[in-house]
Amino acid sequence: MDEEVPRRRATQADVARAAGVSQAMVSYVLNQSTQVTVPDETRQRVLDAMQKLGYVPNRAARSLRTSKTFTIGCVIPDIANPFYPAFVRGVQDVVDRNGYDLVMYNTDGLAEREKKAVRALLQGRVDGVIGVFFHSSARELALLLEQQIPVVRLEATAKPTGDLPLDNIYVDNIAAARHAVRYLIRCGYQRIAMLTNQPGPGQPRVVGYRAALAEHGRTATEGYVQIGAFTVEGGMAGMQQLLQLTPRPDALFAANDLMAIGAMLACKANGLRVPTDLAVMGFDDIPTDQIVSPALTTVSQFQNKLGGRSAELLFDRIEGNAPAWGRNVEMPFAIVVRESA
Amino acid sequence: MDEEVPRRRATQADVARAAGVSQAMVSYVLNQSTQVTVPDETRQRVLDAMQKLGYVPNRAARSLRTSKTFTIGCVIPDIANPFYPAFVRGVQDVVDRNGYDLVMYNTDGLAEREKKAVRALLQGRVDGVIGVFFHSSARELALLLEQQIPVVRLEATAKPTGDLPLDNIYVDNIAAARHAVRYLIRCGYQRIAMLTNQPGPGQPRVVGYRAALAEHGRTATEGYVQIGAFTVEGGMAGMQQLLQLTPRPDALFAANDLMAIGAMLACKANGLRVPTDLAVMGFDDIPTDQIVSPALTTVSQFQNKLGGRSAELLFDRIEGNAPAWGRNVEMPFAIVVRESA
DNA sequence: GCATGTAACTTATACGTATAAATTGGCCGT
DNA sequence: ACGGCCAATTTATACGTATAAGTTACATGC
Repeated sequence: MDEEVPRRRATQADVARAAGVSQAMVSYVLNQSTQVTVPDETRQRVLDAMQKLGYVPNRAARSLRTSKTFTIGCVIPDIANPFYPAFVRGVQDVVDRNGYDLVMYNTDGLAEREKKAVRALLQGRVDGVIGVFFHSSARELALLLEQQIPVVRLEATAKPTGDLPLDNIYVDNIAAARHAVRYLIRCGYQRIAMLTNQPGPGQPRVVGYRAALAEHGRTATEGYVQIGAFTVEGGMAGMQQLLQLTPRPDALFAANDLMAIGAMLACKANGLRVPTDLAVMGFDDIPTDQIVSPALTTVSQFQNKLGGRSAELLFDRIEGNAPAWGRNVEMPFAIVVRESA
Repeated sequence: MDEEVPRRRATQADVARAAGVSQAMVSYVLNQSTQVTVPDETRQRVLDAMQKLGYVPNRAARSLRTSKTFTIGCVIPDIANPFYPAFVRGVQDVVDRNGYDLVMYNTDGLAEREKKAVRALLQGRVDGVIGVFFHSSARELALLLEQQIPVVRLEATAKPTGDLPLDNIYVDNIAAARHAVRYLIRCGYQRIAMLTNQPGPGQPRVVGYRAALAEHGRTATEGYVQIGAFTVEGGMAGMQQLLQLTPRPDALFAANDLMAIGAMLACKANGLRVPTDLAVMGFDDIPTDQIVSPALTTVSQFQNKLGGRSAELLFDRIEGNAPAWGRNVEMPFAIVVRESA
C-alpha cells in the first residue's frame, strides 16, 4: 500500500537524490550549461529522474535567483474594446514564441488605474511592458524605466525620448487622417464633417483632417467637428447633431470605427442612405467593419502587426540588441476602401 | 555630487538599515502582522524609510517563501474571437478586485497548445486556472489539480467531477438551443435548418435543436444540418449549401453568431431578405449582433457574467470556501429577440 | 527583592534555484 | 615517480522574503 503523501512538488534536490548526484548537477543538466561538462551517462540519469518524478522548475525560485521573470506586462484600456483583441493577440504570439508569459491589465483609460497597473508591474513581476497609456507620461513610467524594465508605448505620433529604455511605436495619425480626408475629397465630397473624442487619439486625427481641408483651400464649417465618446452611441449622438446643421454634411470622417458605425446607424434611422446621401469613413479597421452594411471604408492600423512589432521591439531591448536611447518606430497605415465611402 | 549608482531596487534589508531596525521588523510592518506588536513610532519610522527608498516588495521572493503567486492563469482559444473579450474582461475585473494578476494563454483550440499552456502553468506560476479546454480532459488537468492548483473550466454542459479541485461552469447549451429553436417554431417557421461545427460546443446545440423539433413531432430534413467553421466564412459557405436544397429552409439556427452573420451575408448576396425570406438566429450574443442589419436575434450567454462568476468560483476555492469535491455551476442564458428572427 | 510576564525587538532559517569555488581522481608528460 | 592538468562532481552561497524562536529590558505582582 503506497502511502498517500500530500504530494509536494519535486524539486531539484529530489531529482538529485533519485539520480544519485548533487543538486548542482541537476541544475547544470537542466540549463545545459556550457561552463561545466556533464557526461552523457550522468545527464541521462538525471533526465530520467526528472521524468520519473515529474519535475517542473519553480518559477519563483528561478526568478529570485536570476532576477528574470520571463513575463511581459501588457497594459491596455479595455480588452472588450474591439481595437485591442487583435493587438493583444499580436503581442501574445511574439511573447509566446519567445517563451515568455503575458500578464494583462485593463485600465479603462483611467489615470488611477494606469497608476495601479504600473505599481503592480513594479513588483519585479515582468521583464518588460507594452502599454497604451493615456495619462501616464514618461514621468510616471520612469519608476519602471529606472529599474531597467523596458517599456514600449503605443502612441499616436512620435514622442520625445531620452536615454531611458522607453520606445514609442506609432502610426502617424496625422498623416493617416490627412490621407483619409484626402480620399474623401478626391471622391468629390464637398462638406466633410468629423466626429472625434476630446482628449486622446482623436486629437491628431482632427489635425490631419484640418490639414487635408487646408490643402484644398477649405476650412471646417462651423459645427462640423463634433465631440463625443469613442463608442457606437457616441457616434449616433454626434451624427444626430450633424444632421441638424445646414448645410448638411455630405461626408463624415469619424475618428474611430465604432463612432463611424454609430453614425451609419443614425443615418439609417433618419432615412439617409450611406454612401449615397452621406459617405462615412472610419478609423482603425476593426473586424466588424467588414460585416456591417454598407461595409465601412476606413484606415487600417494593422493592429495585429502593431502588437507583434511592439513585442519585437521589447525583446530587442531585453536581449540587449537595442540602442541605449529610446526609439520612435513608425508603423504603416492604409486606406481600406469598402462600401461606405 | 551624488554618485549615480546603477540603482538596485531597495530591499527590506535596505529599509531596515535606513530605519535602524532589523529586516524582520520591516516584514512585520509590511504585513501588519498580528503576531507581533509594533509600536506606532517604530512603524512610522519604517514606513517613512520605505517611502523614502521607494521600496516595493519582490514578488518572486515573497512567492518563493509563501508559495503563493497572487496570479491567476486564463486559457482561451483566441482573444480575437469576439466571444472572449467580454469573458476575459469579466474574469479580469474579479481577479483585479482580489488583488491578483492575470496571465493569458491563447491556444487556438489546438490540443498541442493547450498542453503547452498547462505545462507553463505547472511551473508554480499561478494559484488557479480558468480555462476553455477543448482537448484537455480532467486527465491532462490532473497534473495541475494534484498540485492543489484549482481549475475552473468553461463547459457546454454539466460534467462529471471527482474529489479534485475542478469546477465546471456552464450554460446549459442543450436547453439554450432547445429554447432558441422553440422560439423559431413559435414564430411559425416550418423548415428550420442548422449550421454547426463538428467537434466542440456546436454538438450540444445540435442536440437541443433536434430535441425542440422532436417536441413538435418534427425531424431535421436531410441536409438541413450543415457543418462548417465557427467563422463568418464558415457561415457563408454553410448557407450556400443550404440554399441549394429544396425545399429551401425558411429559418436558420446557427450554433454561433459569426456563422449566423456569415449566413446573413450569404442571404444578402443571393438576394434573400432576412427575416422575410429566411429568419436567422445565432448563439452567443457578441457585440456585433447589435450592429449588423438586421440586428441578430440570438441566445445570450452573458459572457461578462460568465467570466466574473468563473473567477468567483476560483477564489472561493483559493480562500478555502469551497467543498472538497468539484462543483457544476449552471449559468443562465436568454433568448435575445432582435430583428433577424 | 525577586520571579515573571510581556512588549519590543533581533537572530536564524527555509523556500528552490543558479553558479562560483572547491574538491576528487585519474591520466599525461617527463 | 611525481607535479600538474583536466574532467566530473560536490560544496557553498546568494537572491529577498516570512516567520518561528530567541533575546532583551522593564514593569508588575507579591
